[in-house]
Amino acid sequence: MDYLKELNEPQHQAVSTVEGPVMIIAGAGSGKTRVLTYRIAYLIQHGVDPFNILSLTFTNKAAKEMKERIGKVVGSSEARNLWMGTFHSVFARILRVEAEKIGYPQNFTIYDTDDAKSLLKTIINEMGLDDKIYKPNQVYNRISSAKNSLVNAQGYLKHPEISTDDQLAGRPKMGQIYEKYSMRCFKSGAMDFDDLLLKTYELFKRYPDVLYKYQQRFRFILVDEFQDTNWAQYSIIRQLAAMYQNICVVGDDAQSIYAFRGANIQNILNFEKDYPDLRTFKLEQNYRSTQNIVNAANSIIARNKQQLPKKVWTSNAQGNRLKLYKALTDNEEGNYVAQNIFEERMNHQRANNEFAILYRTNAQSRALEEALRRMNIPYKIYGGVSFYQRKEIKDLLAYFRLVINLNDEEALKRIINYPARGIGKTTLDRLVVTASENEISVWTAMENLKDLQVGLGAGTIKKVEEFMLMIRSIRSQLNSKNAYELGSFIATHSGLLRELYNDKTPEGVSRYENIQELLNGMKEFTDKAETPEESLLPKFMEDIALLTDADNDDEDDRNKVSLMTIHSAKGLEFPYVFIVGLEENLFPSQLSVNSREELEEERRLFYVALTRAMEQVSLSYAQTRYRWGNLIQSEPSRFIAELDPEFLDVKYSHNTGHSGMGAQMGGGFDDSPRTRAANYSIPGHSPLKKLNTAKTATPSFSGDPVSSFQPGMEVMHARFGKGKIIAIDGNDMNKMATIQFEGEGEKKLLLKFAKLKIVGN
DNA sequence: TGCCCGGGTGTTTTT
DNA sequence: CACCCGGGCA
Repeated sequence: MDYLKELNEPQHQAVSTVEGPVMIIAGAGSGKTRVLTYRIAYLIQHGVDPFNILSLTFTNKAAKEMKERIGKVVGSSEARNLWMGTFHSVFARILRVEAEKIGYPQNFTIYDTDDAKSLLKTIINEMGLDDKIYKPNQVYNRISSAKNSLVNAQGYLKHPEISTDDQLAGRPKMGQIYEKYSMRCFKSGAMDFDDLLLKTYELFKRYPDVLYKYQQRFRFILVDEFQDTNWAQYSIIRQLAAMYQNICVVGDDAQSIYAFRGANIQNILNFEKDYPDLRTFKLEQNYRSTQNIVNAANSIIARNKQQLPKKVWTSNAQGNRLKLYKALTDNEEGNYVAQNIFEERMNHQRANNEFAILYRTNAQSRALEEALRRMNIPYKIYGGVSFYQRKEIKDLLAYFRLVINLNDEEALKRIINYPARGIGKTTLDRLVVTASENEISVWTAMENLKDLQVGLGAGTIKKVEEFMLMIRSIRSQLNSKNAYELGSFIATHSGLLRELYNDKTPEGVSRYENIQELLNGMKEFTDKAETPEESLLPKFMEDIALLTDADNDDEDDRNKVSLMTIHSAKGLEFPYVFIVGLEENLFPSQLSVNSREELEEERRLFYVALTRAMEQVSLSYAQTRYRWGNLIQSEPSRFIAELDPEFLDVKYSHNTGHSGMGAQMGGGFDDSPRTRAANYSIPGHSPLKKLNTAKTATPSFSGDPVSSFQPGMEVMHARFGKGKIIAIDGNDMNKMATIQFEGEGEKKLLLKFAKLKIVGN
């Protein structure tokens, strides 16, 4: 019980108050993980069977780490029986056990976002709807948020407000699409991510005996990152906790950043109403960050209206001020960051993995990557296209999926003609339509080809049958071969491996290697299995269905700089944190600036970013940045102005030192009062202090921003040479300039493409 | 049926 | 800029 001594008073309370509903409001860096870990250990040491504890975390990785930590306190054999995982993975597990009650096969497929969108697209086309109006992306989001609010297709169709909304939005058929989509998933034996929640809720609602079973089982429930749960998740927790009321939720309303995914900050604010006996503990002492960081973060979050009162403080050292750097371009921002990491690493003996670069959108990673690569700094990007989303991996997995679940329509569509076996689009379309009309799966339709009069030629029918024969013959080995053996067999016998092997382009080679890597992973999986049953392919698929990149960690990634979105940085900490791209319309996002609520979410996101740092925060923004291929001008983020200047150290990029370039680069951008950040005058810090970094790398002939050109200016063009702008017409990004070139005559050029440099007025 | 080209389009954020 | 899709052609 020694560990209790390591806790401060509120932490101690939070750990040892184990009966009844408990809410722990855990400020950033306040030792939340430690409290959760010890609370579970405490439960076990007070005689609670680990078997009766359910702990829901945000990522599988968090679950795994916590399990290890608990194992160290109470012994790993005790810890083994704990149920820990994400909502999605825990409920998927329950659903597999109970699947037949709701008419699903035990081996149901989990459709990822791509599968779901592809199916929606098929349905929209089948219904003869315009996919410019019914964009699969938007339809998917609409259905997703319905499911997250526990509205199923029937409920959706009956709901008057929803139909009015859809009518007004010009998408009256939304409900019918939802209905068809649900039906198709059902016939395919497939659930999407949101179904894992919705169906669990419905299962418990419909079968009180099943609910009772799990209520008995999960007598103690803990929920981490409670601020990011949505209505469906919350409702399921409430169902499960209804009997014993031993529910402990841990969260921080200031760090709620998933409203876009249906997360409801109200869950936290309303928890008290649902559980009148609730005991609330607040963890307010921050052990992670310096005073400057904590106070700067506080000054930001104080601007939000919607929040629970709390005061996060620290007794750590004051630390350095936050650095703020104004870069000319996104590339230069990258150089600044890379250069800075390089220097800090040298001067203070720091390791690569002590640095993180955080951004708002994945697309921003490119400029940073290039800069890091130039300086030979090893880095790892989290998020983006995950390994399991790569085409070749999805292809092979589609074979696995189809073999396990013959009704899996999306898997079948993917591979029936890959590698090419003469079953083309027309044939496939006919099969899919026939299946849809008869409300059967595509595979079932293929099994009944002759009766259904699909109208295929004899040759085509033969090819379809050969394909079915191949799938069946693989399927017959499902229980005799382990995942690795069967996986290799499929890779070879499907022709997929050969197809990739024959492709000698660099991409082809890399695809081939990826397949090998997947197979290696499967080897590892089978080697690790304790029983033959555990080593089978379906088990492997269950394991990886809900994995994300964040859940893998390679040993060779151990000492690298981390690049990730702020969202994926949640729960992590780093000594040095760079927050880049602090520009209006990027962070905060353009889509959020018009509503107070969304803006507050962006602000919380900034708060999360700041509080990841232990020692040093470096903020930066660029005045011009490439976006959708265009060079655009940016204003500094309002969040910079919201930071109390006493915590800031400002640096400006300027290159008056580079003679000859002044006119087009340095001089072109003034520190005008228009830019909010420049409103600060910080005593003792010259805003023009020369940076020892980034030699403003190559401007890479990117040209000056479109908006800076005026008639009468002299400009330089890479091919036509020097010329004078006679006129500019058109607007925005489509501005066209008429230019009289010396020697080349008059030309009309689109400014966004011309890459002109201003050489004089 | 399959490949190549051109145009249109799109970005938050993720289980 | 990058990707996806559709249309045209071999």
